[in-house]
Amino acid sequence: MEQTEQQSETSNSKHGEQQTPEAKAHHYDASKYERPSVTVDVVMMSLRKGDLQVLLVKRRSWPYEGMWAIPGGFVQMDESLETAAKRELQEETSVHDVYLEQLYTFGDPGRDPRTRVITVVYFALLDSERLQVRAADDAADVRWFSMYNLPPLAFDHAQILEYALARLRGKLDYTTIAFNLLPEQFTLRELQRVYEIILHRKLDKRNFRKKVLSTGILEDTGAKKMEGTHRPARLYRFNPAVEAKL
Amino acid sequence: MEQTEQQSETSNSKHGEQQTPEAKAHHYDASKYERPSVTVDVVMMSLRKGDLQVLLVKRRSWPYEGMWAIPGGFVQMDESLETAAKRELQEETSVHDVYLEQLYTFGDPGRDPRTRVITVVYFALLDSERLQVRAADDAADVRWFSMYNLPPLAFDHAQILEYALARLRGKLDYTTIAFNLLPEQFTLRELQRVYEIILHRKLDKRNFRKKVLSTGILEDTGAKKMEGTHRPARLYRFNPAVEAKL
DNA sequence: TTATATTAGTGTTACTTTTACACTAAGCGC
DNA sequence: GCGCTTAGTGTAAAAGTAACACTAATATAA
Repeated sequence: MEQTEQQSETSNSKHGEQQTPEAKAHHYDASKYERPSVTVDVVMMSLRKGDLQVLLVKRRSWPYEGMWAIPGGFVQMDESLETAAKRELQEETSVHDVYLEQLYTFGDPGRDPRTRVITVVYFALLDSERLQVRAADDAADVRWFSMYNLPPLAFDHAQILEYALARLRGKLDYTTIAFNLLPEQFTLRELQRVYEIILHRKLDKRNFRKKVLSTGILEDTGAKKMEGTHRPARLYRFNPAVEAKL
Repeated sequence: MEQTEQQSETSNSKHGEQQTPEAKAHHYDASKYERPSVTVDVVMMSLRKGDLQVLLVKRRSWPYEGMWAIPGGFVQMDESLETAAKRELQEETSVHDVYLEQLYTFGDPGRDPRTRVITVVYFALLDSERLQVRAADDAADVRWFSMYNLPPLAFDHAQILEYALARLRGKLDYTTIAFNLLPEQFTLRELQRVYEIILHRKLDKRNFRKKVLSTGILEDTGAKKMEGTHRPARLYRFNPAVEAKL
């Protein structure tokens, strides 16, 4: 693959030079190689109704017509991958300033029967409170699904969601990623529920509180949350200054 | 960005349909959007001379002429990203069956002044013993460098290597990734050195041995390694069947 | 106003894991 | 057989994790 090698940004150009973008582009087009399409998909996850849910869109055309898929779109020439992901996010949910992380890049030939598509997948965590704004929740073609009860998915999207969940779980206990699923103020019980829902198992209340509080990452707001007919709970807020620890 | 959205493999196609690859391709070409170039770069790391080193190639043309860069090349239309990475690997080192993992995808516009390039970066770990075959070690345009003493690097490659090292370190203690840097048989001291070199700090000999052996992941070969004028060391081999633990 | 229902909030003990630390064993060369 | 060098081993203190049950504060209904 001499041709491709010399064109590489990282090539040591043993066999030729392209001194300008034009020269490069020309050489490239003259070769037999087409360029793959590059898309960015965004796995948007949120906690809704005590469940970890993901936003999916329904496909209306071939291939996989009628099946559900992770929302995404082409990367434009002048935007970064992350910017493209944010754009997708806004198109679907009209939120901004959310947690966004690059997950993985999927690019097997044949994963899309139409053409070669390389998809850079991001995942976003949305706090359920701010999310309420968006009305499209129950639209026929955009819906939230439980990560634990997914419909049949288009392309390799089942694999992608599986991977997203694994990444989220893996990061739970050595990062502060979980806070992104909660509103600014929350009770310890609510935080514990986030962990329980994502890890899919019960945690010990006392041990959980002890551990979280010992990191110093939570700040008591002084306020209390009163709901239902029982003792009110302290409201805490995440203290980013202490991020380093947990 | 309605156009891109409907073209997306994941689109819900609110505003139009493309029923075939051809229709899609046509629509796409008719749009104002070009496709970015997609390359795969491979960070090849190995332990050489008691140091963690990386293979770099010297650029002979604009941009970054004369600077060192991570080897890479274009992805071909019919090969997977991983296949492209393996191809790069073989071109530079003529080894195969090495540890290879996708690291991250870099795609900021402007990272390559020639054109929009999206680079999927892999990293490979090479066992120094098998590596000796390759002669090109001291060639003027392909060389090994210490990860702790890098030359000025082209593009955003300094950032990429920093990220690769962070990933390698992060995975050291909950995976068996380190074994990929050693030959099939090795002594506990050699394994400990791998950890020390990558973590860049001394480890306690007794605690290290205790921990590694307690996982059951090592198999005593019965053989011993005799070198120098001192007691010979037991040779172990990695037992993949027990992989699950460490 | 008192009883009841419901979730918030709190400590101690056993167990496991991690850390710190120093001497004997086996080979080689002289 | 002495000296040099690296291999190989155990124990105790400390830290972290896991298991477990009762009192506190509110709302509602009797």
